[in-house]
Amino acid sequence: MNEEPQDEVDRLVAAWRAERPDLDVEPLQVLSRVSRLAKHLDRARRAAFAEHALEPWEFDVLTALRRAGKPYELSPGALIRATLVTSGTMTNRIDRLAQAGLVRRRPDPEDRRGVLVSLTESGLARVDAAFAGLLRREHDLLAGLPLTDQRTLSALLRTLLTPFDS
Amino acid sequence: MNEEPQDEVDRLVAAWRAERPDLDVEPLQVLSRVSRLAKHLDRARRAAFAEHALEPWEFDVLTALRRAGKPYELSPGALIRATLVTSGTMTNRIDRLAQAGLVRRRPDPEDRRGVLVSLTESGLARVDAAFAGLLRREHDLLAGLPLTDQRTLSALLRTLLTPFDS
DNA sequence: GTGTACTGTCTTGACATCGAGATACATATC
DNA sequence: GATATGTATCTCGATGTCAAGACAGTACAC
Repeated sequence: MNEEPQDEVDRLVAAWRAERPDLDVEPLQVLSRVSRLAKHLDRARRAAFAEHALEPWEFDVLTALRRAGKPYELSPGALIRATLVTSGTMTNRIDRLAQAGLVRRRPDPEDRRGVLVSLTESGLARVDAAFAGLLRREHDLLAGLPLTDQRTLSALLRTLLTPFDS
Repeated sequence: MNEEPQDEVDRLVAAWRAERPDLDVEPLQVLSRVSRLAKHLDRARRAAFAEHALEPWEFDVLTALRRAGKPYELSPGALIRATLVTSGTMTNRIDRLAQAGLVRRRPDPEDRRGVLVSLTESGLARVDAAFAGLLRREHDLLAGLPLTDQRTLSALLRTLLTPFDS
C-alpha cells in the first residue's frame, strides 16, 4: 500500500494525503495525470512542428481543413467547433494563416453572413509534412506501452470524454 | 471493426483514415484524447475556482505552497518546478498574489540571491476551500468510471508520464 | 410581410504567458 | 583569493488567447 512514487503525481498525492488526510484525493490520480501529460505533449508537439516552421495553433487549423477532404474547405464556425477556441481567436488565426499564404478566404455563396476558408497548395503540403512528423513522434512516445494497453487506455479515456462531446 | 463513433476523437480518427489511409494514426486514439480531455478539464476547473474568486493560475501556486506543509513556504524556483511555468511567469504570478494578499515574499536568510514565498492566513483559507470544491467536481467527473477502471487508467497514464518526470 | 430572436463573423481591450537577457550572488577550481 | 562557471530571480517586449459586444444577415412566428 505504500509504494515508491514513480512520477510527480505520485509525489503530489502523497503530499496531499500527509497534509489533508481527511480528503479523498483519489480523483487526482487520474485527472492530474491527464493535465500534466497534456502539458508535456504540448511541448513535444511544439518541437515537432518547429521542424516544419509551424506553430501548434497553425497546425490545429490546417489539420481541421485537411481532414475535411477535398476541397479542404470549412467555415470559421466549423473550425471553431473543431479546435475549441473562441471566435475572436479563430478570426485572428485565419488572418495570419491567410497572410502566410497557407489558407484562403472567400464569401459563402449560400449564406451572405458566412465565409469559407480553404487550404492553399502550400498549406496542404505543409500540413501533410507536419502531420507525418507528428505521428512519428507520437508513435515513439507510446513505444513503452503495448498495443493492448494503448487500446485499454483509449477506451477508458473515451468514457471520460464522451459526456463533453455530446 | 467499424463501430459507431462515440466521441470527437473517434470522428477525427475516422476522418484521417479516409483521407490518409497510408498513415498509422493509432497514436491519436490515446494522445488526442489526452489533449482534448485536458482542455475540457481546464474549463471545468476554471468554473470550480470561480466560486472562490480564484483563477486557475492562482490555484496552481497556492496549492503548491499548501502541499508543502507548515510553514507553507517555498522558493520561486521550487514553485516553477511544481507548476511547469517559466521564471518570468512565476515572478509575475507571485507579484499579483502578493498584491492580493494571498502570499508573502521574504528574503531567504540562507541564500542572498533567493526569496521565500509563503501563504498568508487568507491564502490558506482560500486554497483549502477551493481545493475541496475541486475534488467534489472531479469526483463527479469520474463518477462514470468504476474505481478499478480508474486505477487501471492512472497506472497506464503513469507509464506515459514517468519518462517526462525523471 | 413584419417583428423578433437567432446565427456567423469580426473588433476591441485586457491579460497571462513565454523567451531572452540582465543582475546579483554562490560555488568550484586553481 | 581570483577567476570562471553556475544558480536564483527579475525585467522587458512580443504574442496568442479570451470575453464581450458590434454588426450583418437569416429564420421563424404570427
